[in-house]
Amino acid sequence: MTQTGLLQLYNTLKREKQVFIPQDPERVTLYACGPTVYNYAHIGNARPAVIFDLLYRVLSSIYPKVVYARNITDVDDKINAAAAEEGVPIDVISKRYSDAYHDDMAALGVGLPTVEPRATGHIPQMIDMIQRLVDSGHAYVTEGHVLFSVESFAEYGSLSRRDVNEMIAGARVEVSDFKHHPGDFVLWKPSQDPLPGWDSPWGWGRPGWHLECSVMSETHLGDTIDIHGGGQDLVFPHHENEIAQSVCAHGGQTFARYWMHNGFVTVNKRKMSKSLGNTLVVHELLKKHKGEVLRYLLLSAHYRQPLDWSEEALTRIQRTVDRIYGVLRDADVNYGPFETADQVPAPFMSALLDDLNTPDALAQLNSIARRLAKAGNREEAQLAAGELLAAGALIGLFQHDPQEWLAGDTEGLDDALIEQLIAERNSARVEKNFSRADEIRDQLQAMGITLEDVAGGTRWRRSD
RNA sequence: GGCCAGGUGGCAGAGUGGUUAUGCAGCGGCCUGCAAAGCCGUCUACGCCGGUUCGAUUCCGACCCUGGCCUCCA
Repeated sequence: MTQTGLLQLYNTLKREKQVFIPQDPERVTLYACGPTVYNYAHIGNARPAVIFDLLYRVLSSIYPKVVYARNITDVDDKINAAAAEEGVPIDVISKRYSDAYHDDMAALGVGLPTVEPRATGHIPQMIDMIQRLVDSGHAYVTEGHVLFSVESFAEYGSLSRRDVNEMIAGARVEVSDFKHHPGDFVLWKPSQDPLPGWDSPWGWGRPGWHLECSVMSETHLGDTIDIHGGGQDLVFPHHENEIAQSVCAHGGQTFARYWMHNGFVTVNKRKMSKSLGNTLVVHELLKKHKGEVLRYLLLSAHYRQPLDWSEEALTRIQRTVDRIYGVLRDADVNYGPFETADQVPAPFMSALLDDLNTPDALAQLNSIARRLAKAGNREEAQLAAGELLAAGALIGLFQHDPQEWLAGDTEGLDDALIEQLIAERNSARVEKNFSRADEIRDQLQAMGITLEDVAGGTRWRRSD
């Protein structure tokens, strides 16, 4: 409870920013739709993970207890397909990619949620919710399927602001004969032999995707939760369906009080998609770029805006992050070491409290860095550095050792040789043999090493 | 067709009814043997047309354009 300002969030339900008031300040609940683990996470999957990780951090700095649930969908037709293709059991696929997801997210500074439920661990609860929906007339059984009846829920479509009947007129929905209404969706479907399945009152089968989130949310967070988040494309039908299931299963109670949706990551202004072949996998990006740079880039645009990904953007952010670490390093050499401040600087916090305005927050952070660079004495430096580190700790940036960060990946470099060449060059400089000195500098540059002559001597770093 | 975002300076990207966003790049200067890094200074803005207003990039209306959702999708 360190903060006085009010948190404002844009609520998709109302299409406006609202002051966030938890139903119980002693236990704030947040649910974000996690990955379906059939492949490596792409950068578009990473965005909501980073955004809601940040929201969790901000909430946790305000409220004593925040329960954050981020599920893992480990039963899904895409997983089945991947398993069939490789000829391995389903859990080999889901284990491999959920492990990879954890590694990738950790590299992006995304911590584990409070609870990370898996769909396969909640089959009895799913069956129970379906039964309740059937019993209350919101779902019906037909040909081994259990379907949710959208006509049984008057508010259906309110989140996405759609009229089911008008939508269906578009005829893009695959209409199955056994559906009472074309908009009805599957809660339970039958499984045949190679596919995963469980016993149920409706036969051997598996759950529909939308149901999982309703059930896991109910199990771990309760009937009514504070905030539910996810990507914009989940608004319809996924979240709309979640609302229908949960509200109807809970006798009309509100499901989520605030709905938050992040914009897409685009590549060359186009949405990432398999068909366009422009999917950028985090696992691959991390081979060339540091996770912190990816995180900074993901936070550099407001979460509701589209974020265009490019090599140019990556280079730009890399320089920005390097510069700030450089400021920290220089200040450290001159006035350090520094203590992290107890309080997050007010302008920075205000920016985050304003619907997670991360571009503004990062602008504040940059301003603090400039103040640090200009600090003329230890007090000023400690003040600025303390704020910078505190702000960084909250947003998940600048917690590395500056020296180590700037040294970069020293793998494959011969430190001794570099030091020897630097010594040689400095001798040449003392002798005013500048052509020889420049020759050595060029030689190092060719090795990817950039030299900086500073007061204390010559230091080096990896070239950009 | 229905619904929803958005068009800001070279680029990225916030924000605001009248006063510096911030970063990257550029330009000039300081520093340096020269660079690099850093610091100081500095040029490019608010899609188009109307309206409201003393004053609009910022509010209202029309228009043009871009992107997304409506089907698995972060």
